[in-house]
Amino acid sequence: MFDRELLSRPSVEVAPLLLGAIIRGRGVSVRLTEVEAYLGGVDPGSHAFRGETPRNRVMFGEPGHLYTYFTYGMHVCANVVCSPVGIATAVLLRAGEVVDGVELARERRTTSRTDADLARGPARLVVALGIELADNGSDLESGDVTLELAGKQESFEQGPRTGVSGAGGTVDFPWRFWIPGDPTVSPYKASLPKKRSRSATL
DNA sequence: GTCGAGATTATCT
DNA sequence: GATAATCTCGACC
Repeated sequence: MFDRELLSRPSVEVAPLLLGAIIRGRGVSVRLTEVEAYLGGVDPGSHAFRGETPRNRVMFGEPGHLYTYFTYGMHVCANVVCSPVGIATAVLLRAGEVVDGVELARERRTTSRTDADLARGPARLVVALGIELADNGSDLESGDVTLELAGKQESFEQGPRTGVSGAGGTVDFPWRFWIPGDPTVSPYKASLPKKRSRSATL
């Protein structure tokens, strides 16, 4: 099932709906267990916050497309573009469970020692699926990478985002969603703000 | 299990 | 030139 109307809603509404959805890409299928919403314009942590640039152009485009970008010089992350044309919101795919093509995923992610690690993390998930920077702008309905929405809403939890460095304060938009109890969800969700004050008895 | 630091390059100011 | 929606490895508990 693919519903572009559904995806044209703001990413904060779409994000939880993507939990449990299946992403199929180049021989490997992943069931999403963790996602994160970004709203250009009002979200300092979003690439689109300061307006349209060649890189984030796709986010301003049609919903239901794939937005990939390079980060930290060696990693690629993938997002599902949401909201109508002209409004830049997207959902970052943070983690998932490989449900098909496990062997191929293992070959791609040789550093993973357990299957739960194959797609635990944005860049890892991308590698497992065989997604590349060249897939930027690809349609998730007819492209090499496709999205299969879950039939029903999974139960989920939501909390603060992690890893977003910019935006003094990262604004506390609790736009991170995950399926509770799933082993493929990033473990660092419990991480505290910055330094864990060992005398954290406060 | 957790914490800390380094690697490495496209993109933007 | 500075920044970054991260990952991996090493040390410690």
